[in-house]
Amino acid sequence: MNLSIAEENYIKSIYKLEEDSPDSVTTNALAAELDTKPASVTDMAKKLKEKKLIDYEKYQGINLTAEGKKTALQIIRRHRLWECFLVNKLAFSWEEVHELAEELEHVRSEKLTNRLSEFLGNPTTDPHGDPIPDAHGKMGKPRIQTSLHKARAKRLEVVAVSDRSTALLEFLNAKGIRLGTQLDVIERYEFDNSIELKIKNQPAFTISEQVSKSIMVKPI
Amino acid sequence: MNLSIAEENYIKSIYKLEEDSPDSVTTNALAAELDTKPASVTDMAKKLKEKKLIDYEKYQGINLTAEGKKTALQIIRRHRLWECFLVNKLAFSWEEVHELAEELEHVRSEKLTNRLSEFLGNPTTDPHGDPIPDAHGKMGKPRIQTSLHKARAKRLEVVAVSDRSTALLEFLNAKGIRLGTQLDVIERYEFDNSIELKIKNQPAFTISEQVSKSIMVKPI
DNA sequence: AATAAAGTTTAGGTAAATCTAAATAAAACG
DNA sequence: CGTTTTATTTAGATTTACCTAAACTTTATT
Repeated sequence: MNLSIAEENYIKSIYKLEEDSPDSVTTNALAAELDTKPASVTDMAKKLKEKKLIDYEKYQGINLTAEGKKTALQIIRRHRLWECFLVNKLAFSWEEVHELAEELEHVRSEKLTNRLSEFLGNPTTDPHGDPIPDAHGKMGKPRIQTSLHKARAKRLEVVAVSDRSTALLEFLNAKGIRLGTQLDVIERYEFDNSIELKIKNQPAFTISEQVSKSIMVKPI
Repeated sequence: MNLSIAEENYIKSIYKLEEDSPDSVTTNALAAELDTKPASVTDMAKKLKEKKLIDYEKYQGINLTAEGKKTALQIIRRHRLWECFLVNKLAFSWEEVHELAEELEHVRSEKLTNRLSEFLGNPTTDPHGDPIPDAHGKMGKPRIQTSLHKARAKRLEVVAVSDRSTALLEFLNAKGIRLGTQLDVIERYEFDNSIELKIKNQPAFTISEQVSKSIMVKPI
């Protein structure tokens, strides 16, 4: 199937929202995710339904079909492989690669994708810790992980960051938070859900609820 | 300046046509090059003139401005670097990379381009032998070798054969065409782009367009 | 259950890049 | 030099992906 870049971006976003909660994806949520207007989402939903990539009935939300999921996984595979390339081969830091991969992922060539994967040593996770689907669309389950916002353990290890906005990633970098960083939770403030953290050999600092929701951790 | 992919492709094609002959580029020639209609070219010419990337007066043809040339060289740089990457790192053969590079070239990031160049060892020519502009838009002399299909000189020397199919190589062998062979072009037939050739002390013979595209030559 | 609020869709419109057909200008020719 | 041919431009449509404003559904709240 020949998809436009816009269509691919919709598929990818629907996949992402379905992953977070397996209910139907709402028009509003998708509009927010894609930074567009609900009316535009409705337009595109009709088109993607026509192409049998989503199930959609008006007012009933959106879900990917099997075909749609397959498509999404191909896009995600390309995206994450390019992120690996940029970080491992071109020495980009993990917070700058998302936007570039966002463009590179739309070059649709299976041969290119598979050769790139091979060149990188068929990696199974990207620089943010997310699993990379293989050539058949098989993807390792995301690790047992919660957001720092929900975690209750005192000592944690950072395993992924779910938000790819450059601003956030730069902030985390400045604080010394990256994959594998070990964090100690000093205090949780009820009134605004902010969290005071400490990294070994560094002064403690506080992060907002919003940031804590984007940091995925596992207990150690 | 922020250009659409369509605009970039126009700029690149104008550059190419100007390179071949330094006169103004005609609407028709550009339409043929871009596989589009003359009317579309006229529309785009107005837009690119507005952006000061070309000089254009109606019925007078098109030429790149200094700014337009700079833009073209950036695009060509990206294209040729990606071709190097595909051939040298991903083991593509040189005849399959053009279309992929055509897509990759539109990812506009100076940082990516320069890092890619560095990663490849700052190559100065691409896998076809064409020079790669440096980060400042400086480019070495255009290569002397082309396919026999494109060459315009009458007397040529064979420098490479790009197709490895046994059938073709047997055919060339039978005709006495090998590396270093000197060819005289007797006639070019417009209707099917076939070419009549002569090798010293042998009877003349004709080759198809397809074959002529696989024979790389340089003028002597 | 009635009404308010929130969410979604429709209707109608815009901008980019294309097209066809018709009009006009430039070039080539007798 | 006028006429025909070729090249180019204009006019008007089309498609894709958006948008706003208004209408309509669904859900939440009294």
